[in-house]
Amino acid sequence: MRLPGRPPARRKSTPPPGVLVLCPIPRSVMNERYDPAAIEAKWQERWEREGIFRAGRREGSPRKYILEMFPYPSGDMHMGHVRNYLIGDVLTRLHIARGYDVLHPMGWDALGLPAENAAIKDKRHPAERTAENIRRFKEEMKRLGLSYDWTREIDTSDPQTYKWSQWFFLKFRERGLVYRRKAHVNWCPGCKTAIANEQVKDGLCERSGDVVERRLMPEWAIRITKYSERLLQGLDQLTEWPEEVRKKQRNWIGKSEGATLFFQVKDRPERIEVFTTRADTVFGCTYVVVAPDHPILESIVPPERRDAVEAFALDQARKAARKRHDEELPKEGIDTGAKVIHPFTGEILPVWAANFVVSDYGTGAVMCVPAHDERDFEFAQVYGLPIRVVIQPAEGEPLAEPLSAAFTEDGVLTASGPYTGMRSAEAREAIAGAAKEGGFGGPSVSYRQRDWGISRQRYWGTPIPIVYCERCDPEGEGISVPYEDLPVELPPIDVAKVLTGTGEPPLAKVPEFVNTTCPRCGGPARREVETMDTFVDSSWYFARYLDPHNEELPFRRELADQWLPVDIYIGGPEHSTMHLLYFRFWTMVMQEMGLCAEPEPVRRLINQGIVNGPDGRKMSKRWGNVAGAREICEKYGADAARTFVMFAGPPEKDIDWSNEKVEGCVRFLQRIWKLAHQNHASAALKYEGPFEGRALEIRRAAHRTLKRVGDDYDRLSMNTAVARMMELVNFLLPIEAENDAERAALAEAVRLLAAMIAPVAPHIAEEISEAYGAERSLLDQGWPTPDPALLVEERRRYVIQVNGKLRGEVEVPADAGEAEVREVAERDDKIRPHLEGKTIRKVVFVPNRLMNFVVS
RNA sequence: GGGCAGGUGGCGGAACGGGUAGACGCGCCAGAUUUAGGGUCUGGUGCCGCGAGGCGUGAGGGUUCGAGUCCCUCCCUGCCCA
Repeated sequence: MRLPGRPPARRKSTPPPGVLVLCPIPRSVMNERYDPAAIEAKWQERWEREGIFRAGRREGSPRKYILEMFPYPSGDMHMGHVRNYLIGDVLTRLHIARGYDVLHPMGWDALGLPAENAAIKDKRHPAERTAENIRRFKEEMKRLGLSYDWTREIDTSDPQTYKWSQWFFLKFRERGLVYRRKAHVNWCPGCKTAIANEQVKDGLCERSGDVVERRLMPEWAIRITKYSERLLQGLDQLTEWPEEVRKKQRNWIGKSEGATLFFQVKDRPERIEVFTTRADTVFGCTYVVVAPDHPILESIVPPERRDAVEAFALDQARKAARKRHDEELPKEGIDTGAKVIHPFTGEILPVWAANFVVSDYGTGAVMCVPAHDERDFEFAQVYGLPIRVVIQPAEGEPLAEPLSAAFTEDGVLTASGPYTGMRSAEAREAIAGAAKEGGFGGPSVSYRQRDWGISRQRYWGTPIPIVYCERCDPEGEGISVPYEDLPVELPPIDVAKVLTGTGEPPLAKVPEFVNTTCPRCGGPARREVETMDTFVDSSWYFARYLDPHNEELPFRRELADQWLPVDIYIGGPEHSTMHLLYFRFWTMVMQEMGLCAEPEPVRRLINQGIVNGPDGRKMSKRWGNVAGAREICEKYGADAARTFVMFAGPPEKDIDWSNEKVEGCVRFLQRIWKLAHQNHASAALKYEGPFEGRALEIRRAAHRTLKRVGDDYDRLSMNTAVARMMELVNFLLPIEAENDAERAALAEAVRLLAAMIAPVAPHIAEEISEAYGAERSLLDQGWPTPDPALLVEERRRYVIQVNGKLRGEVEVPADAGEAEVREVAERDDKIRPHLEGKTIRKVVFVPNRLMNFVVS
């Protein structure tokens, strides 16, 4: 197809320099040709000049805060990135047109691993590349006509921004929410560093090829689990979040109610704490299993078993590190030689260490009831441990022994001492209660969610504001940097020397950074060399947009009261758990700190689907199927690209990019343009009515479309909204006006169409609106209201069925009742033959829709 | 293995409270435009059938005057978690 872009030769040439041109083109002339490149540049420039997207521009109007998850600015933006921003943009423009004062900001999640890895590769400082990428991203966003208030742009790699991540770190530490712990990491002995899961391939370090181990390393962690219950409870109030996301968060938090029981270690002071949801099966417990790296093993394993158990633990650590994410390890264990006393029966039970128990979930130890738990059963079979039935089905046959599989359902207790005969649910309470009374346990709740480890052994992140002083802090707990010394800035570095990708944390290699003075005693001290997880920055950035230049506080309370919570937040479903949980958690703490009133950050959440390449695979450089935003805008225009993305499917569904279909959208826009052009002479017409016949039909069609498009936008159905506008254009385009009524009706229809399409294709909409005499942007004209009188139909089509099969349709006056419809239907030539000679047993009448004759 | 989402023409998708299945677009076919191609315009386009008509929303069953939509059984695909 021939694409718009280059203006035809007949266009006016630029006047030679020095010649004064007075109003070369009268305003009322409308170019016959749709020229997206020219009008898009024109309107983007004008919106920017008028500051039309500034928040606070409409003092006194109701406010909306619309936000898209901010991006990591990678090299060039492709259409896969763009969908997220377009959904936000359409909603922003819609809300501005409807009279709201809208806050719609954008910023950069600029720190993090990808930038640092790129730096390691090409020896360029990450700050350089980041600045360049931001510039490109921003340019491309502007080229798409995105409606951001750029005066509020934030960049997490700017010390004035990450200063506030440090500020929060210290505030959280004061509240007891930040602590030092030991956690498992993937350790590469060759690189002498901890590496991320993605860098482990088949158990080997991606870089050095060494066998990766699991190691306990100290790190900074945030006590998010203190908020697990609130995060869970809060979900019930988030009624405008997708149910899918709420379910994922519930699973992630993983609350389970049960009991804690203590098993006294024989001949030792220690006891093993286990958590179980099946306290009713406790009499069937025949052994106890702890995680291979459970710290208690150090003291309770008898000396003669120590070497074997240690070897097993080391072996398991290797295997756990090697394990691919999706695979289940065969169950392996070892008898540690230690014994515990069953708290209810006094029996002596063996303690095993096994790989199906992990140390960072629950208490790192379980009581094993092979008769009633699948994993325990499997393990007992492999190692020949006894299996004891203590639950029988409540109805039907008792279990046949020996069991061929575990019976895991609830039932009635047997062989359970005083609890025999109780039902499972009842027994769980009784047994947990007895444990509490006896001082060896009690009812308890466990969460799957773990605390949040925020330490990264990386350069390109927010430095953790902590100093170590051997004199003041011999335990090495870390001394907080005083607030007035923030930000702790990343030092300039020699990239080639510091960012090697191997060895200790990069910052440890920068003596000017490490060596400092202790804020308490003034003596020599060392700085923390770890940096923060970037999820810290993205947990509070949304509030920084309110007050991005504030140097005293992250943001002012009065602004939070005005704008929070975010009304609409748009992003990919991949952030359902991590980011959105951290984000909610952070907001809860901010509320407790008095920074804001609301404990939840976001009222309505929208998940957008991904944009695949034309081949149906996720758009990515790796597949060579990317459609670059810049190229697409140049080739087809931003409005066509935007229209395609909106038209291709509902926001939450994945879509496939297709240049052919973008061309379809170009054609649609050209047809709108043609419609506007061919009726342009009517734009200045003054005609008040009456409207009859075809003129009335035109008005009806336009207003009906307006109504439906508005409704479609409201339910985020941009794809059908576009379809309705296409229908309207298809209807209007062939009409040649024959009188003033028709001319006026068509001019009105064009104006309404421009208003309707504006959120999706804003540039062409503004251009047409201006050509039709508007002196202000469509965004300031207000959203048009359909005339209710024009929505009422005079005649109504009824579908006529006989025995449920479609046999014809009839048209009757809109106020016709059942009798009238029946009379017309029975007389109808197509329907009569199906009724002749039959007995009508029943007539089903659905007002405004159909009539069904049931005949025999 | 568990959880979630989903299976509708050649394709993307419509059908909002059970009521004309396939809106709109892409593609394809035919015709027009003083006859290359492209563009544009007109018409057609679920399947079978010359036709009247019949059959059609992953498969099978059910409820109903009427089921893409509700219920049961099963199959398949995608995503997340283990």
